[in-house]
Amino acid sequence: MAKQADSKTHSVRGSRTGRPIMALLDLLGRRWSLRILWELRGEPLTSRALRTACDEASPTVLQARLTELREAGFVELGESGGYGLTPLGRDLCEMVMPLHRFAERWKR
Amino acid sequence: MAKQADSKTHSVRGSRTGRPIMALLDLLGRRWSLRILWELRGEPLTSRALRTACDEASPTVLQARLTELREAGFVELGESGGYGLTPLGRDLCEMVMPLHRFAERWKR
DNA sequence: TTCCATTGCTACTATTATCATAGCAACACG
DNA sequence: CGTGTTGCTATGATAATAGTAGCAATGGAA
Repeated sequence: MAKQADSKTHSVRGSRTGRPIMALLDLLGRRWSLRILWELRGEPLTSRALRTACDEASPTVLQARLTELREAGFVELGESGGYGLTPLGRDLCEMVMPLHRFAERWKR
Repeated sequence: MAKQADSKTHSVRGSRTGRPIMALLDLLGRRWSLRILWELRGEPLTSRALRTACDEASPTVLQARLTELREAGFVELGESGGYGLTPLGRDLCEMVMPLHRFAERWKR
């Protein structure tokens, strides 16, 4: 019953269950992941512009998230510089967008 | 580091920007938040059943997330025991569900 | 060429969040 | 009574993130 000690390289929690949704929920559940997708919804941003957009978040985490999101195929780095969404990432972003209207209704 | 049920102490990053989407993205970007919503998509679960569903995640974090999600109005604790989604939480869950199909297509 | 600004990215330590385990009090059933 | 649930907490260890500084590479001007 013990969770096996992870054989990890870049392991995404839940990925060993064979259920992609778990891997996705884990990836998106990491800090700044959703925010990055949100901030890239429009035009591509340079790493520093993205950092500014993300409330000056630590470049350590941002780079880590960007690498993960790139490996996942959601984000790409244009040859002219600047991070942007891939077509796949844009599809994913389409599912994050409705959260905007929901959040407005939610207000808290 | 005492954690209290105080909603001030549990400040949600981005909430001070006045943009609800930021507060929501931050809340959902915490570990196990999305997973909890996902696991509660069906019938209500007891705290232990939820823990089992979440790969035996630490009860410390689960309780913290459940408290936050309850304060946010997404999750409630039925008087007969067991955690379930509120109507608002069910609306939010509706936006998480499409990720399932997306994840299947994504595969990685 | 040199100077300077910007790019993506990394090193480093301090702080925070999360893990993992054990256990509590309250309640229900027999 | 004992036994099994429930929701929930204490604790020390570990991993993730914050915060600051800085690097090499590139591309203009001057």
